Amino acid sequence: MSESDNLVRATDGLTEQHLAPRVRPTMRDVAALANVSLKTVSRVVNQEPGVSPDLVLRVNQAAVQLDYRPNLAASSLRRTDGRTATIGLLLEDVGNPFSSTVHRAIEDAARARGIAVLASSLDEDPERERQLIRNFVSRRVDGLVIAPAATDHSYLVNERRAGLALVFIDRPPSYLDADTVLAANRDGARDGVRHLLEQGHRRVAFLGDMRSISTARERFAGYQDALRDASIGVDAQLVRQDLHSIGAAVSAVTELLSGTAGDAPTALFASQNLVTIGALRALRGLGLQRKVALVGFDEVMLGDLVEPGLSVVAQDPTAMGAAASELLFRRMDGDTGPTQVRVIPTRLILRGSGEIAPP
Amino acid sequence: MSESDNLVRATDGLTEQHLAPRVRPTMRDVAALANVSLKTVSRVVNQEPGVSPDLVLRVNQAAVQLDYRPNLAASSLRRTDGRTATIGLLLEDVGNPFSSTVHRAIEDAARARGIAVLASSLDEDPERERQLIRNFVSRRVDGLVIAPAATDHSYLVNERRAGLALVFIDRPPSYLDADTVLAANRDGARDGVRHLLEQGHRRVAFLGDMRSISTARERFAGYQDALRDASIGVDAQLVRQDLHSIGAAVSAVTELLSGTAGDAPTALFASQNLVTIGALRALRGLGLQRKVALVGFDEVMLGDLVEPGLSVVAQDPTAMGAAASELLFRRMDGDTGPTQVRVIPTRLILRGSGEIAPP
DNA sequence: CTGAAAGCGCTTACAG
DNA sequence: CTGAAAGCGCTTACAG
Repeated sequence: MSESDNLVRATDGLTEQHLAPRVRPTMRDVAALANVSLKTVSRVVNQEPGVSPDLVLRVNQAAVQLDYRPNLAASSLRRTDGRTATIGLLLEDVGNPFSSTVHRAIEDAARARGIAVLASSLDEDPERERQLIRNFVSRRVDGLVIAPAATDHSYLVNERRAGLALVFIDRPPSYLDADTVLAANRDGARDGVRHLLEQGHRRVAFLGDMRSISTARERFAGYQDALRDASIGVDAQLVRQDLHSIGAAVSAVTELLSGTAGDAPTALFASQNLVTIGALRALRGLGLQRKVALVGFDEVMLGDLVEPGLSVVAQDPTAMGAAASELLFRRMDGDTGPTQVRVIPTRLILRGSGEIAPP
Repeated sequence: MSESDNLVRATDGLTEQHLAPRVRPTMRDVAALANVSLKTVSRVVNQEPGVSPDLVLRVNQAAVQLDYRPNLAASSLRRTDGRTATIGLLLEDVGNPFSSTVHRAIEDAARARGIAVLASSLDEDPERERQLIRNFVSRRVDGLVIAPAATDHSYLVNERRAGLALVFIDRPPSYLDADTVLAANRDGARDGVRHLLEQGHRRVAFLGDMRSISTARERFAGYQDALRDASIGVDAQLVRQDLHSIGAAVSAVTELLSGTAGDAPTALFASQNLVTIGALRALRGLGLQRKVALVGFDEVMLGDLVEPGLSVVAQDPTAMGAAASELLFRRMDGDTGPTQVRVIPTRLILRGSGEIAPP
């Protein structure tokens, strides 16, 4: 079957263009056809007990015959609890590997409960966070999982008082007490940098994301911890922050390694995915991938297949998503206990690039 | 700030635990506070023209004071068009790179129109497709973008007659005439295989996904096209299909290359992401990554950084998502013209692995 | 320019 | 076990 066959095929199946548009049948229509009251249809559709078997049968047959689809919005509007069986998910970018893995984990937990997931990307824009949450609240989602871009979440107090369940993921909330799931950013970064120091490195560069991002600050703190533990001072020349793209990382690394021999770092700690890839590219460009050590924070696909293999501090986005859903559903089930913070450990994976010794 | 600081901080902000739960204010409440009718509030909230400026002000002040959030479900229930400003997205797996890139492209187009996106993963399960669509229909989504798992979509005829906009992506619908966006699977695969043949290879293995998947069948057809164009017969020993995981691909490639010297392929065409990664791992394991040529279908992150670089037939998931949203919104805007099939070209990217000559 | 009444498709709270 | 009436939070279709 070629592409042009697809074209033919697409106009080949059942065509209903000539058929009149159909109005969706309501419970009234089903009731009329089954010759029962509206309330009886409601009972059958919601599988409430205590309807005689013959009426159940008649209603179900009528529903199938009319191809009836209950209107969830009408149902939740009238319902006392007002639940919509929908949650909202605010991620940095639904298209990036970390966010989309978190998304998938939450989806799996949600599906098990018949809950649908609205997902959106924030792109580090605090204003977008507020707008999207407003929109989700207008849709009356039962809960929200937020990887926040904003730095003040007090605007959510009223929403929670109105019954909205809230869980923060990847980054903590500010000026709001809410359940939170975090990676062990500081400890993980410290482990990664310590590992480089253990190889004998003294000049380890830190390549960081925007300092407005809490995880970037945490990871920098971990870098400082490791240096302090080894009684090494932080050399400002070796710290490059606010790198938010592959290109920015390539430039920073190229510049760092083009310095005077004695000033250049012998090892790099890349605090984020794209920065790690940029560092790899730069090392490759300079032909230094076997000379300069590199440890990255966060897993990168194919990291085991580059040469040398990429050593990383791996996060566990699946576990983070699972923990977030668990906390969220607990709140949605009515738990009013104290706020929980769950820290998901990272794992140092040694594959070669982090085990390069200093010259 | 360390993890334990986060812990402290999370219980440090405003706590509203002691405050009474709040009932959400309605338009009635806003009307009462502003001392106007319900209908006037509705006009102001929906920015209908012809309300005197002082009433607009009073209503807006009351809305802010009460922290009013319009209920979109109630609004769309009463509205004549019944629109929910929501679309549903059914992907193979929201967590995989291809799906999540498509997702992001659709989200961007949707956000520009104030439309929210419900996303779900099908995992190749036709039953899940039907259940999720039923659920989305109960939520009265305005449209659906479907990367289908099922092989019969006639069940959607009634939904479309009821006004649901439908677009298929990545794979065509069956027994249904609907707008569709596809990659140039067959042509792309033919180009990739032809490229290997041009390097002088005669024994090119095909590593395929499950034959139940239309893209896998298309890509196999492209493989056959290229061989036919070069007057080379298909050797069944070199065709390994139904590979759906990295592990399955590793096994298949290992087996293929462990055969008698004359029987083994000198080049591999991997028809899908995970299969490509499996092939890479197997070649690496056998130490053959510089001996056996490899072209993969679909882009792989870091493909430029392995050695040799990975040559691929790249799809354009962003363009596919953009095309799908365009077609979908056109239908949602009332277009009843003939069905369109858009084929998004692939691009052959040469980075080394596909340019290895036969021994 | 403003508002009172009816109704969207359901569930609730009753009554029988 | 079954059903008639009221009402969820809005917009529609009028009337003034």
